[in-house]
Amino acid sequence: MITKRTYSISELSKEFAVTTRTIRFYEQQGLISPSRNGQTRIYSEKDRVRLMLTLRGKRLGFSLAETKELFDLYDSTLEGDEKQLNLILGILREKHESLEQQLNDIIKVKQELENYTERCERALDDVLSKKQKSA
Amino acid sequence: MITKRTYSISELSKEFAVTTRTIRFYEQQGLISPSRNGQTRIYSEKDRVRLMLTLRGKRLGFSLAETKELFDLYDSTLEGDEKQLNLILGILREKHESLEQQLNDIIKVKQELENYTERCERALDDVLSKKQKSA
DNA sequence: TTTCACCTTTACGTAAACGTAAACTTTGGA
DNA sequence: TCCAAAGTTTACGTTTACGTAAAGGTGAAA
Repeated sequence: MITKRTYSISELSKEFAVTTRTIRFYEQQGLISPSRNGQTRIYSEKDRVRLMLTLRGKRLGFSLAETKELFDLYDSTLEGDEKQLNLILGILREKHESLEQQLNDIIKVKQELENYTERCERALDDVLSKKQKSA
Repeated sequence: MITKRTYSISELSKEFAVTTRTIRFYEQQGLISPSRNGQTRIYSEKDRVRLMLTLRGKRLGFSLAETKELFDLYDSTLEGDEKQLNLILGILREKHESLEQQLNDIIKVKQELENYTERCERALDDVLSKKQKSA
């Protein structure tokens, strides 16, 4: 039998550059469920992936509750009846739409930042050419 | 002389689907600076745009302080000296990079949602075919 | 054996972004 | 003239996502 790789809390905290407090907090909120060796938490690869997904979600503005909902729904998929599955599909559609919205937002903000960058560069050129003259 | 279009607080709150409390809060945080008619706030087109940008920033996870920093920097661009301008350009590069990161995150999460959606659809097919049999 | 480094729980503190309520003015209609 | 709608200020309350002690257990190295 293959013994699967596990992780300590400090390993994960280093890998993802978060505090151990954060990781324990995510557990408390039901996002991760490490097993134990005595008191000490042992993180599986699944735990690690969930931590990664949680952090990725955070970067996109997902609340922890939102991410947890997705995890819970995912886990319940195979047991769900028709009604439940359609409900999940609806939620997934909503998330997908809001991601599209975000994509559009990003494109617009990138454009604005680029305009702004050009404006700065022009202003900088101005300053530099004046400096040149006064030399 | 052309009299420019102005807006009341309730007009803006309806247009962007936020409460008046939110708009006043943004003013308190220095993001918007409406003029006044007596006590009453009068919003210009510039105020309206800033509100829009603030909300767009929010959807991307920008904090109000972050957005305000960008506004302030933008306003100071034309007065800035070489050092200041290079500093601004640095900040803009950082924002740009984090937007790239977000773009990658969105692509990955979209992919995951799509996988998940397929999983749900397969589960739903299963349920429906069983239902068919039992009929 | 004691000193680390690393782990634990419990619990109060905090910043951000508003919500909500109270108490008051102003203004256009019925 | 009086009410309702929309505006205002002040201020305490709330949620989220952790930070930050405090106080203690555990195992390996010096």
